Amino acid sequence: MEIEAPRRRSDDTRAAILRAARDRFAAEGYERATIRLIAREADIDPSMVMRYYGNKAGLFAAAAEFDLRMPDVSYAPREHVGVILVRHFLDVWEDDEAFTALLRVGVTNPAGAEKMRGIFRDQLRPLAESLNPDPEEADKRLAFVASQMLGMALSRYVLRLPPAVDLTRDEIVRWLAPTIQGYLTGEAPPSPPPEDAGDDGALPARTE
Amino acid sequence: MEIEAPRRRSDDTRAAILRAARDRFAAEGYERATIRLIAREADIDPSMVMRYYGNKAGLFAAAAEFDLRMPDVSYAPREHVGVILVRHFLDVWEDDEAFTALLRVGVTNPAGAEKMRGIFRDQLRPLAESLNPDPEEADKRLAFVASQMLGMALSRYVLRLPPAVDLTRDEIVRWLAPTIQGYLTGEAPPSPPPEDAGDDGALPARTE
DNA sequence: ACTGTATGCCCACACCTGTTGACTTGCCAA
DNA sequence: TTGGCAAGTCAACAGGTGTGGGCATACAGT
Repeated sequence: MEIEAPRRRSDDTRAAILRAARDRFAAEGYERATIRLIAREADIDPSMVMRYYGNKAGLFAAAAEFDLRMPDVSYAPREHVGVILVRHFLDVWEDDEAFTALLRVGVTNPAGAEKMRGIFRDQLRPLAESLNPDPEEADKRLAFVASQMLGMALSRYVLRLPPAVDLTRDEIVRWLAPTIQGYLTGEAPPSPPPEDAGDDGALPARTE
Repeated sequence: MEIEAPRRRSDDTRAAILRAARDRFAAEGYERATIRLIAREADIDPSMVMRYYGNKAGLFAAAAEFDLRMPDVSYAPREHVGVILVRHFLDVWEDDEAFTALLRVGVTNPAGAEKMRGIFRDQLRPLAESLNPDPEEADKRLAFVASQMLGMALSRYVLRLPPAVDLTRDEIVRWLAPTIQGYLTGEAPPSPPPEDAGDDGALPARTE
């Protein structure tokens, strides 16, 4: 299924640009990763970026092309999907900084956020639907899964909260897998007690 | 404990700047929220921002001053802390866009990330330590709590993943409270099966 | 009423941004 | 050897950025 690409003489340059772009987008976010900076890191002229990728948005689109390679969990024991998925996501994050880049950019840039929603829609949703017949409920459950996994990625790889950085891979799997498993296949939790019981009702206020 | 502040004639301007700054930082992130834009929204001259807040970093520091007003859970039934905390965080997020601003900025700006770590350290950690005698374990458990709450904030208020946006407040409490409760007070989960069992071991790769 | 000071606005500086066009170089086919 | 074309370089553009200095104004204390 490989497309016979006409090997161009500029392929090295293109690849260098893409590598530098991923690196800078991941480290700096969209706005601060300037074309000049990326070009300098790739050791080429800034105008080359324009020639090969049109404009900055095009460069980002190319750099953030990203496949989660979600495993097919429909053949795995249903009670193992939590462990499988958490491990898989850890692999993805640590193997490829494109995801960190995407996360960073998605937070500040509308195009990045849209790309993120696209990944959710096209790569994550099918998996959830393979586990749950009702598509609406699958979506809901998947939202919680995404929140937990994205939150760990955010804490650990972007914000670098010290205790999240210090966690070992095994600790993360141990604690997160049951959560993910519950979100995907557990029964819906019961309604909590009504709002006014227990909580002190205090609204947060600014320090001044 | 109120400091007797000498009421200045410029207080209205200062407040307007701060309000606009929070608004823009929350909506655009650090780099795209330019001083000129903020000033225009506050309907004042950009140089006023400099006069009252020194520079852009100072403005952000003032705009992101933020008190989570964590409730004192040591008097609440131990098994209710999950519900209490999830509700409290929902209140905080929806009451005050400063947190969204902080989250957005923390992702791209080093100073923002540092501020976020400071909040974790100074406002969250004491709560965790009041629930767990071992400070190291408290930190670890808190890391998971933070990852789940931050991830929900990210999905819902920043990335706006559709299914996360559509969740009702009650649904969020129902699903997240048991997770948080488990992270804080549950027993440590057992070790998962070793790495090579079950997982297909496939590494993600880029589409090309 | 007078004056000092806080407040606010205008304008400019120096720098950096994405982007473009014209130019030079070097490879490959005829 | 010649011609054509891709690859790469250089300089410049128009616009936007954070920031600072200078000047008018309006209020407060005498």
